[in-house]
Amino acid sequence: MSDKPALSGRVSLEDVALLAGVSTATVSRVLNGSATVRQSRREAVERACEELGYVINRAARTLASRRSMSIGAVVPTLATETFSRPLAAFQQKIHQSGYTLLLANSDFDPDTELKEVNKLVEYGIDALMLVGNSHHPRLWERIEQQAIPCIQTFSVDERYPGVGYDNEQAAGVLTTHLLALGHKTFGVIVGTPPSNDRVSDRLTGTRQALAAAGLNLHEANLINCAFTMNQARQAMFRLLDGPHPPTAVICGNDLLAFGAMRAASERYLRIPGDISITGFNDYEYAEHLEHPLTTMRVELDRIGEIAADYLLATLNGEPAARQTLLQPELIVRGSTGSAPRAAIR
Amino acid sequence: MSDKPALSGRVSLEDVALLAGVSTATVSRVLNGSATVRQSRREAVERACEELGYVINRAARTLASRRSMSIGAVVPTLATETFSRPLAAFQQKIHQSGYTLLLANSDFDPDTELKEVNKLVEYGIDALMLVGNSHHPRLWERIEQQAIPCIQTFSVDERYPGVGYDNEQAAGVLTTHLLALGHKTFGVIVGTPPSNDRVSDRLTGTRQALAAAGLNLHEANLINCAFTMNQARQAMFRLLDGPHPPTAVICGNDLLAFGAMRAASERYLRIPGDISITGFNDYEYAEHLEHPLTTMRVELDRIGEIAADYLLATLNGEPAARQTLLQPELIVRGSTGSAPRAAIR
DNA sequence: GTGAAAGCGCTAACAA
DNA sequence: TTGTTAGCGCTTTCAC
Repeated sequence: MSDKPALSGRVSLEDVALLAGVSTATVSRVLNGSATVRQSRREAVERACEELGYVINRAARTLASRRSMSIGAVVPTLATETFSRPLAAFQQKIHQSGYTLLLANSDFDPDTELKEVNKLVEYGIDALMLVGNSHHPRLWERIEQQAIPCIQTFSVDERYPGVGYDNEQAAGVLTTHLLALGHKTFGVIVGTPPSNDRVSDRLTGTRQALAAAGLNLHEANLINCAFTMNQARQAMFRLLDGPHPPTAVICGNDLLAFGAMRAASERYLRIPGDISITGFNDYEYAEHLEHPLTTMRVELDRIGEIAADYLLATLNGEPAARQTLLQPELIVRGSTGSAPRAAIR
Repeated sequence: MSDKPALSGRVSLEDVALLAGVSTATVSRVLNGSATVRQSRREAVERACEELGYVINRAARTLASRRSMSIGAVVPTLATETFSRPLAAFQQKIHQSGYTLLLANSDFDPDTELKEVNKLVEYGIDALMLVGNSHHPRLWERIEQQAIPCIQTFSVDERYPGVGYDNEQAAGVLTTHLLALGHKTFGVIVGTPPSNDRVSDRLTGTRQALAAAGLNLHEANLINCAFTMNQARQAMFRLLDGPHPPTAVICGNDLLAFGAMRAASERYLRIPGDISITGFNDYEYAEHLEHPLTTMRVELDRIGEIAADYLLATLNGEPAARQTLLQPELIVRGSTGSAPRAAIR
């Protein structure tokens, strides 16, 4: 009662074994739930753990067992629902299976992402979740070299396991909706950096739909900005003050759309009378805005859940769908309407 | 080139040492940046690491060094800016110092929180960030037993290190503002569970301010609901349909206030003519709502930064302020105004 | 069902 | 400066 434990607060499995009068192997068996331990000994071990306030040392366990029981995730940022929501769902799922989440941010930067993945690998993660399908060239190389189950989210990509939706098609649906309303001059506000695959895919989708209607997106009408309302507001002003003021503005997400709407209102433009605006994601507030937002509903939580399910199944050697394509749903609300007769302003 | 490494993708420090023609100790020194290695050898080691695609095994390092270079954080949920924003700031800070974040959710439940903290301790975290000051009775016991530097956030508490603000006072400021506008009947919508310290402190603050004005909060006018707009909307309806319809409603955060506003609008109540509504946090959208929201601005990012700074300093044996009290700022906007002459409805 | 003992891959004295 | 060596605390054969 007064030797090792008292010294450092570091009670080891050996201390438990001593107190319980069994070998360390037996303690380990109890801890891991092996059925092959006699009831009486099991109880003795449990009592000893309790009495000593024993906390297992996972580093030692990981080293010995070569499994860390942790799963890594690298997201661009936590500061937006877009990623924090699926992550929350992901976390909850893996948790139920006894795994811990190791989280890292890439800040939308492939180099940072690679660095973070490397660090996660150092920590011995058993599986990994990534966002998007455009990474540093050496990212997948490393993952495959280490044979770590991994899944991409948001964008899918035939080469690797993934869960997401077709950004190109989703943007097409939105654009077509606007086209059907008679709009001819479009503006697009996307989040920075425009290099990320989701943004570029959506742009492609919009451009294709436009081209199919014999239209095109003016160079000056594509603006990228940081993911904040105020930035979007500024972007909208640039659009309105530019050479081709649009009657329809497609925004990268609902937050950006919200900012764009504010700018339109400040210019006394009626929504949707003078200008139509669309968002993406269908955040909770989208339907509650002054001008309820037309947007694409994406099942953010499902993305996290499916990613977790895939990884967990793979870890257990069970089969799982390599690719899951979610279908975003067009939600038409009051922020879009027929194009005005004459060009605005 | 074809023995161990090829077998498993698991290159060890020993493999590197072999290839570089040095001892494992030297490799370790290079990896840890000890200055005591001759340039030529250092380079040889670096080349070998590169060539073999060596990834350090942190479990082994942690076991041997007794430091995991990771910091834990337990937040109620990631699904709201209130916690994801400070967490993002926290993460970034500790990262710059080479630490990794181990994240866990408590779902506002003390038991879950304790379980998560235990798990983090198992992972050997070097420090810990907590939210709030009301925890499971055995939580701090464990932390102190393991001698892990720890800081509480949001609420402060003289017993332990902390960074936050005085919730009681903040609620008092808001209530006083409303009182000054002539309001006499108040409603309060708080997030679930009402047992958490931030909620109860604020309630106390409101009640005290009310009492000082000779008023009190009707039992039926205190409603708690989940942190969603729709729940807040329902809560608002209950308030309006209750025995004491309020002319001023204090909401737990901006999201709840947004939902409450919607409900008021649906009942054709003018804001602030018929009813005043306040939020908390000053989320980015607060000023952009149809009725710009009167709220308390809280420096969410600062909370995370200060928490990280404290922990990092402590880890380095440097002095750091145990307690930091941030001062939320009352932001008066259009959602609050003079109380109507007659009671509404 | 249980224990002895050999590592897991690294760090940190301690020598040299 | 560098190498040798003894662990860190656990899991996991392999005997019994």
